Amino acid sequence: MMTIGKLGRAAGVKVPTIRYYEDIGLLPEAERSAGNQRLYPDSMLSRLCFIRHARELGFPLDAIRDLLRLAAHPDQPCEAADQIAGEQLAAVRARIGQLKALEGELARMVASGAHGTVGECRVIEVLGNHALCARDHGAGAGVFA
Amino acid sequence: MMTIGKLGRAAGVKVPTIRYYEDIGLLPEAERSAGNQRLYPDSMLSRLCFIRHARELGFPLDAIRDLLRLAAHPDQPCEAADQIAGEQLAAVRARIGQLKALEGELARMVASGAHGTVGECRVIEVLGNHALCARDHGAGAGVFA
DNA sequence: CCTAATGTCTCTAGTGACTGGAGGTTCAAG
DNA sequence: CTTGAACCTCCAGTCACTAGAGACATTAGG
Repeated sequence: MMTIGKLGRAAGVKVPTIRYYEDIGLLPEAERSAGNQRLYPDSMLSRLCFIRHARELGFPLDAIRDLLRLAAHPDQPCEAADQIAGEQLAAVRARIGQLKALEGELARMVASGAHGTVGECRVIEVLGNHALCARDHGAGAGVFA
Repeated sequence: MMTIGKLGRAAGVKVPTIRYYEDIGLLPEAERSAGNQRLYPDSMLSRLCFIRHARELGFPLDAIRDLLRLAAHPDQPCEAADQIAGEQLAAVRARIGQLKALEGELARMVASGAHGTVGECRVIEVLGNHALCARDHGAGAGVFA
């Protein structure tokens, strides 16, 4: 049996975060010592590590909740786990795509190098450029020729 | 002068978001009609578009606040704007790097394909793998050989 | 056995950037 | 004049924590 601090250090998770996980039901309510301090069995370390890894991979807590439920039933088919991971992979790939587009735009902004004044500043200019304000007010607003 | 709904549609920003921007001081307090409804001059559209573009590029609102202040003084040197954009670019690149690592790990998890049961499921297995729980409890916990 | 330092407890509130709803008022069209 | 959309304020919720206040518990050293 270990205290919350030891558990946190072992798993690489901060103490308030563990209490938060208990609050939201991701970890079961811990046993308590005579002095009302939480005490965890070693098995909690695995569970918490599982959660940490999943968080590092960007899984939202709701998905982790599902994964934990699945992990508790090793005899059942694992399609659901595959699906969750697949969705996460798709989300990550989509985000990478978006960020690469942004990177390109930012790089162009910055690349123009040192200009004198804000008036000539490409950063400000690009951000203020109405032509980029594309999506919806091209139709009637008269901004587009 | 336009109402908040028109402004929102023109800029591609939802109405409550505009009110939120006013709350936090990113937009000035709007004039009001006789019936207490917000009225905006056309210049507000540029400002809001500026904000939207910057948000799409991932700038945090605080950075946008700074950029707006800068944009208001076209005669001053624009080093500050360049620096903000440079920081944002660095942040985006760092995030892309992280996400690519995650993508690799997720892809490997998912790639193993259809297994029968959760017991053999690579997704669950990888997440529960103590060896990945590397950072801090390799020292004394005995998990590492 | 006492003390000091550290660890833990609960509770509340804050973060960022919105989003949504309730319950009420105002406006424009027919 | 009535209907329905758009607007108003205020409050609460989202996600995943993080920080702080003020009090109790535990542990190591003297």
